[in-house]
Amino acid sequence: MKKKITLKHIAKELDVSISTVSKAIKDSEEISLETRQKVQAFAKLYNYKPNNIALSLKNRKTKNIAVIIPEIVHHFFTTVISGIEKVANKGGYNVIVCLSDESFDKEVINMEMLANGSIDGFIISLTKETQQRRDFYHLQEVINQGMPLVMFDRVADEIVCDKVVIDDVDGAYKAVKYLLDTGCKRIALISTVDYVSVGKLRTEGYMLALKESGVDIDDSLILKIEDIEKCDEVIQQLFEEKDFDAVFAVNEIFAVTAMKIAQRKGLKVPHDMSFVGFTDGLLSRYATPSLTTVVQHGLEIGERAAKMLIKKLDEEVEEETYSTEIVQTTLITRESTKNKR
Amino acid sequence: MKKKITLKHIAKELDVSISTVSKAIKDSEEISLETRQKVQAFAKLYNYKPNNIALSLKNRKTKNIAVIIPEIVHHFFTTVISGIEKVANKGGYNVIVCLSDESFDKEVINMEMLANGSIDGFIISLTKETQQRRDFYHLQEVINQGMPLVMFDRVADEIVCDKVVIDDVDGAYKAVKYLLDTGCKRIALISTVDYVSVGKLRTEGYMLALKESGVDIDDSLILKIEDIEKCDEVIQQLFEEKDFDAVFAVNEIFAVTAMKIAQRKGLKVPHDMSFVGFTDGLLSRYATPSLTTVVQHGLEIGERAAKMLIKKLDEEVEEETYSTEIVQTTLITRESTKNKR
DNA sequence: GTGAAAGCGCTAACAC
DNA sequence: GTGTTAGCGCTTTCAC
Repeated sequence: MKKKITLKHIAKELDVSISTVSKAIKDSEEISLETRQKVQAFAKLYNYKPNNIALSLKNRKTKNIAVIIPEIVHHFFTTVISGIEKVANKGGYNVIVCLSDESFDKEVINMEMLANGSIDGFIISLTKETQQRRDFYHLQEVINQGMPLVMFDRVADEIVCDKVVIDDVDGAYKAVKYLLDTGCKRIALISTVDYVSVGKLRTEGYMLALKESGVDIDDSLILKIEDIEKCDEVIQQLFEEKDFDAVFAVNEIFAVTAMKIAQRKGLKVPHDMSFVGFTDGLLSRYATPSLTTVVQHGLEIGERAAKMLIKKLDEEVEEETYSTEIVQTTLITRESTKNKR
Repeated sequence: MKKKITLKHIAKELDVSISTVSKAIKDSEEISLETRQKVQAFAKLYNYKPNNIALSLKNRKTKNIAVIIPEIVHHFFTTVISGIEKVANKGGYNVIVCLSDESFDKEVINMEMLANGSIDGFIISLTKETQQRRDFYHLQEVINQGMPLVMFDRVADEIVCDKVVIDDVDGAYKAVKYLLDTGCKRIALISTVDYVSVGKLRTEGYMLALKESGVDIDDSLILKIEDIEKCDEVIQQLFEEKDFDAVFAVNEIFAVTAMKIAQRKGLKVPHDMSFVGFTDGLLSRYATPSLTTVVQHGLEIGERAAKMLIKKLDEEVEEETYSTEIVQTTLITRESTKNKR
C-alpha cells in the first residue's frame, strides 16, 4: 500500500529542496532543464498529484460548490443537479449535494457546516418549512460573509442575491389557457398550500387565465393540498362533490392521481375530462393516456444557476450586482388534453 | 461584509497567543477560567467557527465521502443517495455527488480528482462502459493508496473491496416464479445487454425459474436492449413476431413501454398478458394498471454502503477484511399480474 | 539555479 | 496559566 506522495518525499529522494521540486513540476524557467526533467520523471513515476486540501488552504478557495435541495427523489431536482454538475465540472468545480429533507433545521445545519471553508459558494432551493417561517437568517449570514449564493425555484424575495426561477405564473397561465382553448369550461385546480412559493404563483397564473377569458373563479374548484401522501383521498373528495371538465395540477403526482380517479369513475380522458400537469418527468410521459404538461427545463435552470455562481466565484467582481434569470416554460401537449380547435 | 474570523484575529484582539485562544475555545483546564470566559464570549460574539479546510489538512481527514453514480435522473440511484446522505450526516460526513454520466473517462477523472485529498472514501456504482471494458485500474489505484471504497449495485468481481448488492438472480427468479404460479406459460424477458452485470444476473434468475418449473427456454423470447432510447421499436417488433402471455422486464421503463404496446394492440392487462418490472419507482406505482415489480430497497442499500464505509473510516481497522452484503428484494404485486391461485 | 522562509488556519507537544 | 514551536502540503518571495 503506497501512500500518496508529497513534494517533501520527492525533495528528500532527489536531494533537492521542496521549493525546487514545486517549481520544477510547474516547469518553471528558474530551474535547470536537468533538474526539471529529473523531478518530472520522478513525479510521473510515483504518480504525484498535488494535495487538494493544501491547495485550498493556500489559495483560499476549494473549487467545491454546494447544492442544497429539499428532496432528491424528485425528477425536477435531479435534472437541475445534472445541469449544475455539467457546468461545474467544466469549470473545474466539484458539487457537494446536501439534502435538507424539507427541514428548516437541516437546511441551517448543512449551510453552517459547509460555509466554514468547505465550499466556495451555494446553490439552494428552500425547504417548505423555511418558506413558511420566512426565517432567512442563515442565508443572509452566508451572504454577509461574502460567500456567493444562488437561489433557484423556491426562492425568497426578501434575500438579495442571484436567482434562477421559472415563470410559474406564465406556465400555469399557458396551461389553463390551453384548456380553455380546447373547450373546457370548468377547470379545477389542484395546488399546494400557499406558503410554497411556486404553488402560490401557479395559482395566480390559473386565476389570471380564467379572468382574462371572462370565466368566473369558483373557489370550491381550488384544492390546496398540504400532504402529498394523502392527496388521493382529498382529490377523490373533490370528484365526489364538484363538477368540472378539466384539471390543472401543479405537479405530476397530483395530475396523474386525479386522472386515475377520473378513469376509475368511468370518465374518458380527454373526451370527458382533460388534464394538465406541471413537470415533465417519467410519470407524465408514461402515464396512460400520456399527460399534457408544463416543462420546467430543470437542466437549463441548473446550468444557469451554476454559471451565475461560477461567474461570481471566478471573476472577483467587486461591484455587487445581482440578477434574477427567468427560464421560460414550455407546454407539451399529449394525450390527456383535446386538440386545440 | 464581515469576513470569517480566525483564531489569529481573536488572539490579536484579546492580546493573547493563538494557542491560548485555541485551548480556551475547547474549554481546556489548562487555561484560567477568566481567560476562557473572555475568549469564549468573544468567539460567540463574532460567531467563530473553525475552518474546515485547516482542520482537514491537520487531521488528514476531510469528513467528506464521494458518491459516484452513472446517472442521477433515476429513481434507484436517488433513493440510494438518500440512504447514504442519511447515514453520512449522522456520522458527521458530507456527501460529494459526482455523475460519471455512463462514461468511463468521466468516472476515472472524477475519481482521480477527488482522491487527491478532497475526500476520505468512495461509494461507487460503475458505468456500463467500465463494466464492458473491465478496466478497473483506477479503482485498484485508489484502494492501493489506502482509501476505502465501497461498490454497490453495478460492481466488479475482480476488485476486492466492500460491496452492497441485491440478489438480482433471486429477485428475477421470484418475479418469473410468480408469473408461472399465476398461470403464465410463455414469458418474454426484456433485459439489457449482458455486460451490464445486473442485466446478466436477472437473466440468470429468469432462466433458473423456468428451468426449475420444467419450462423450455425459448431464446427468441429474450430481448437484450442496448439503447434505452430505442426500446419502443425493439419491443414493438417482439410483439409483432412472437407469441407470449407475460413479460418480465429488468427495469420500469421497459415494463411500462411493453405494457403500453400491449394495450395499444388491444390486449387486456393482466387478463391477456401479465407484466412484472424491476425497481419500484413512481412509474410502477402510477402506471395503469399499476405494475407488479421487484423492489430493490435502494434506501437500505445506500444506508448499508455508507455504514460500511464509515466503519472503515472511523475505526482504523488495520486488518483488511472485506465483505459483500446482500440486500434482499421484495416482490410487490399490483394490478399488472393475475392473482396467485 | 537553488533554497530558505513565511504563510494559509489550526493543533498539540513542550517550554517557561 | 500562557506562549513558543513545529508541522499538515503547498506556493511564492526573496536571498544567496
